[in-house]
Amino acid sequence: MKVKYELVDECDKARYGILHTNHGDFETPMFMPVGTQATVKTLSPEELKDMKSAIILSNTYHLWLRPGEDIVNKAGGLHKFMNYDGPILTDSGGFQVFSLAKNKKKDIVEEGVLFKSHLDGKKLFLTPELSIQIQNKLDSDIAMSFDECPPASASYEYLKNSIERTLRWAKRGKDVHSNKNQSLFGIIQGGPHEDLRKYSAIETVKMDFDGYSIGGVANDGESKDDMYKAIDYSIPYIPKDKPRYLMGVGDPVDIIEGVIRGIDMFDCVLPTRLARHGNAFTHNGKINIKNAKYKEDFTPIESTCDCYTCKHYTKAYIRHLITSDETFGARLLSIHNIRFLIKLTEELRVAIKEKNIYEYREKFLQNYLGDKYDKNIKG
RNA sequence: GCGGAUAUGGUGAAGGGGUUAACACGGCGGAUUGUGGUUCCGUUAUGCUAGGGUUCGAAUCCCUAUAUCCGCC
Repeated sequence: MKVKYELVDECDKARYGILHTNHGDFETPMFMPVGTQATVKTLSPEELKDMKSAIILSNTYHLWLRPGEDIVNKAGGLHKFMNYDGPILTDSGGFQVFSLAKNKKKDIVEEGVLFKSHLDGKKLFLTPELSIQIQNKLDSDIAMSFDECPPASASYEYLKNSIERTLRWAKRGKDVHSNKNQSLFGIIQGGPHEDLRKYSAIETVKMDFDGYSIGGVANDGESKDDMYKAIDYSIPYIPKDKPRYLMGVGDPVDIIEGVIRGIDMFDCVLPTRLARHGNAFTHNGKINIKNAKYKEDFTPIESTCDCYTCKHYTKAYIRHLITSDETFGARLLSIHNIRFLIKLTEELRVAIKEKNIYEYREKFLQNYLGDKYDKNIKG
């Protein structure tokens, strides 16, 4: 069965809906924690469930190299392999071509991309067909098209050629996609340019994917303004009965801005990466638990938070774990940070249903940004 | 008691007369958006045990004191 999006309620452009999948239904907007190597770093599937995480993202490129898609397939697919029975989305590897080969030699040609393995330097050639075939074998619920993810610095001319190629790649991938239980999402590119996003969106939608994502907004150095433009210029051309996924976004402010603009799904490494580096989201902004001021702070990160970490542990203790390089510290912060974003989407859903999303945003941003809050931010 | 060695930041230390005292760890702060991340970036000794001297110039040379260490009575 392919995923099916059910639109339940709207508040201006923001949508509240349900996505039906083979591994359960979940409400949108939703945040997807990232489990690149078939694990959300430091967390067990049970813990993810406890924090109401409904769908996770894993990665084609990494699983292709290790352990290999055939091993995962023999294990009975990704769900069985990693003991996770909720929905899983796999990224196509398109982003890795960009991020792993950043500043390194890579050849993007019509056929695919030639680049080097981050494990042993071996030459690799990834094509749209191969990406889809790997994802078919991984047996994720949602596969992503293999796209080119150009850097923020890409010129208009470059982007124009790039989105044409990405469209051809999308078609090639779709043509070989054979897993009937797996959905396939198309990816809209085009940088911050209205005409390119419009063109990319219209042409991608023509191919009739099961869902659509907006890519190229969280690579390196894109401004928030460009991100919001990319969304605004793409959304009008995506059919309302299909899920919309903003790739790579997980800053709380961006999630709110994305939801207000009509996004249903987000994924980001931020909550887990920040955790490993000692940072925690709070309603008053991001904090660095390593700061000396928390040395004797025997209160939870947020007393109002319902996560396992905040119910049982103090900032002083977590600070001790992080400064001592104990992985339990990264675990506790990962639990809190992911729960923070999941809860944020829960609250956004309520705000959509209660038709007060703009009030919610204003209140959230005032607390979160504090002095930096700009009353001129517009939706 | 005699002889010798060594004294540089929170720590380990480089520098053996010439502009703002290397580097590492630690400390303090920051970054992080489809995870090559126990990562990356800033900052951290107005001073080289103390006092005196030589010199245009001393952490660097000389003297004295003090401390520590190693030998020998």
